[in-house]
Amino acid sequence: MSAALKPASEPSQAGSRRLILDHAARLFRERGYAETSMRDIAGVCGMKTASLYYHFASKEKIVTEVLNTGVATVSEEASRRVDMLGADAPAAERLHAAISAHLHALLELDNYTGANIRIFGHVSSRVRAATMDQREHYEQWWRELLADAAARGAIRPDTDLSLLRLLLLGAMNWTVEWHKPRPDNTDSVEAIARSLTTMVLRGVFDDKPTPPLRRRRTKIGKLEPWKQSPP
Amino acid sequence: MSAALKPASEPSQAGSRRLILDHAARLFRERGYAETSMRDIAGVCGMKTASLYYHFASKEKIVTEVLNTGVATVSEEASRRVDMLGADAPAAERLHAAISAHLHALLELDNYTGANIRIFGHVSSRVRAATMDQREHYEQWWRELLADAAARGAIRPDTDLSLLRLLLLGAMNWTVEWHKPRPDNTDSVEAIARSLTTMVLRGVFDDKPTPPLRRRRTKIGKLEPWKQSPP
DNA sequence: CAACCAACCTAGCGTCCGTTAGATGAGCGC
DNA sequence: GCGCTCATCTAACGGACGCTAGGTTGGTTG
Repeated sequence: MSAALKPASEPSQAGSRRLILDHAARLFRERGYAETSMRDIAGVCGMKTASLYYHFASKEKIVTEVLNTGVATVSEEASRRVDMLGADAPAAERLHAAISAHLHALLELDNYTGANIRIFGHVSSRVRAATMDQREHYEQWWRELLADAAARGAIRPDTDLSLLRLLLLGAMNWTVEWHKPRPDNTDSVEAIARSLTTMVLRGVFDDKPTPPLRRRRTKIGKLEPWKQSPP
Repeated sequence: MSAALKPASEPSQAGSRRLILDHAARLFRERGYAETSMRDIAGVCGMKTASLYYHFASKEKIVTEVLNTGVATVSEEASRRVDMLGADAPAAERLHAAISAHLHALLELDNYTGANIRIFGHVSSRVRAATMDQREHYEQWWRELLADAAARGAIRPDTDLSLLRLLLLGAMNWTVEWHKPRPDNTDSVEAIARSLTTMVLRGVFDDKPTPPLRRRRTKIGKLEPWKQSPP
């Protein structure tokens, strides 16, 4: 459950319809929705613009399917990974599986989830409504995951679970803005998942700071795998 | 340092130039860059499209100034708030001030910072380059804030500071996607800041879970001030 | 081998975009 | 009253956009 299973960039298999969706998802994720024209999509698919309309009635139909596939992907991956642990696994492990799966789908599995996260706020309200149900379903899954962890006493009782969910998903979703896959195949995403899980569960505060004299050293991240550009 | 200082929605003062920027920032934040036309901006400013070109040479000039103002706002607000504490304030308090200031600028102060966060990834690389310096400067400020906290021993030495910075800023920046200001004037943003600071510093994990019989209750968020829509 | 159909093409329509040229008028120093 | 500048206007240009009508293929089938 670590390295990318698919190249995460090139189309997956036969069928023009699938080819179009794969390329559209990639372009939407890389450039945005309005910044990707039907001519662009047709271009990278090796066909003329009009041919797209044999497979899809409109640009909105394409983006709707891309968005829905995106939620479906991350949703299935997450529940698959968590269910794999069995229902009586420690809450901390279940949370880590969920975080790892979400990041894996977002950054490695394919371009659909990343496209969803990046362009959802930039499509028409019509399209947004058409994919809201799936999104709401996935969010509900997270609500229950955290509620379950809290019910088991694994989360401090003064924690606002709604806020925890929103901030945690925010930290994860924002990775699409700065994460660049490494040239080599080293797995950076699982490292992010581990770090985030630890930070969320245990925090970063040091209660017993600075033993006298020989001051402790903060680990220096040698050659960060994630290339940051924005704040 | 809590409630919104300005209405955060309507133009601030005289001057057509400023009027245009204020409205443009609002529209960019609400709808996105490509989804906001020069005709739209002119419309809400009560003028004709061509009049915008008396004040700005192009749409890109407008968005560049909006983006730069956005970083300047959050950057000044953050360092102001942290400097106010004095250099020898506890690292935890400095971190809270930084988080609170960032969220305040993003969600309450005006529309410039929010516009920056929402559309930065959707403008041309030319525009992005023109505001990169400021962004890099602000990010450097955060690097130093965290490095300083680590040097004082307030952050556990096995913490990857780069990752902490990216995930923390991610959790904050993503709030623009779900936070809706409350109808009443109650301050929800400072509550978010407090929660996030606590979560990051102490984590949410409960080491001493579930005392036998009388199980503890997880605080139920009554009428959440933040209205969530996306995952 | 003729009919058919899926999959693609050429060509272009109407619309909206950012942008520009040039006119208009209000306010002001002289 | 004259000339000048500022701020805005009317009108329109060229190009990119989403989309469509209708033609051309090449493979399958009766």
